[in-house]
Amino acid sequence: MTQDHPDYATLIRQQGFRFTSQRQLILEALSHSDGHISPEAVYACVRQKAAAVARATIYRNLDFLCLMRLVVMAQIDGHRVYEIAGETSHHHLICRVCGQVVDLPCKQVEAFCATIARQQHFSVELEHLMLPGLCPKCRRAAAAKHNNP
Amino acid sequence: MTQDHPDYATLIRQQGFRFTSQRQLILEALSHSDGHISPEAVYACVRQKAAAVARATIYRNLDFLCLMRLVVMAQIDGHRVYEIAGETSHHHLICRVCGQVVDLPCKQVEAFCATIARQQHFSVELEHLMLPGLCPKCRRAAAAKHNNP
DNA sequence: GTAGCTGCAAAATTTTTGCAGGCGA
DNA sequence: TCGCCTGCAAAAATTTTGCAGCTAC
Repeated sequence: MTQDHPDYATLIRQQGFRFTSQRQLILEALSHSDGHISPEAVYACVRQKAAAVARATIYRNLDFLCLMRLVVMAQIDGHRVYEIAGETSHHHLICRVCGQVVDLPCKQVEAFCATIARQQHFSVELEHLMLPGLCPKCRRAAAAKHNNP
Repeated sequence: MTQDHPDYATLIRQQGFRFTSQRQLILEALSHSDGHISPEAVYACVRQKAAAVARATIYRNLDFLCLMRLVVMAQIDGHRVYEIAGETSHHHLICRVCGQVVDLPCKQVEAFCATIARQQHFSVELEHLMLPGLCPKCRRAAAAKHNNP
């Protein structure tokens, strides 16, 4: 692939906003991290390339990019994490032991939401669901420990 | 009903911990609030009856009560909320417009988790899921507005 | 009596805001 | 040039921690 992401500059400018170097660096940080990244980690990453960028700029632009729908936010254990939008799946399972993140196909979540729409007449709006639990590996480990304490 | 909650004092003492007046007040605050209540709101509520209680005590005991499984925590919009455990449903839908909270039956969530266990071999551990969206009323309002802008 | 618990205060963490100046289009 | 955007610094909001003393059992 010659281009693994949309033309962010154009997308932002079309909305009447500016494509600044800070926004570019933040988008790069998000693109290069695989998965979920905290505001602080984005800050650290951006600072490696531009030491003068302020923390406030990171926060303001993560909000901005969410509004632009270029980025999505989720919560892990009460902390915000961000991710480039439009990738494979917006939903994930996260192992509470090893921290591994597994994709949860949209289809499955949509089916669940459809059930809720039918039964509760409530239209769930999920852009980034994260469900905690045990991955297969840690689940086996926990079971083994339980059998041989 | 003569008693609308378990005997918390005994439950706590059986585990080898102490049932202090502060813990009682916190449990009362949680019992009397219908639904989800923030640490700050618990603090305000407790202070009405005992002005000397420290904020740190609230936080420490909300953690403690969660460990005891007498209380469950959830996140609304990045903020912690607490609720007495063992009530009807641990899962809720929350309208992002009017804030209304609707029960989401455990059965439905369990079915969803069962699907995930089957397909991803990942055991989801959810004690308090909160899904944002639109309640039927706000959904209709939004639709009407869309048709007559 | 003793260990768990509390109040107080200070620190830590995370995020927001005001303002003067800079820079993209 | 215009006004969106940024850096800086300070404030705000929320939660955690250290420690001396208190109290439930």
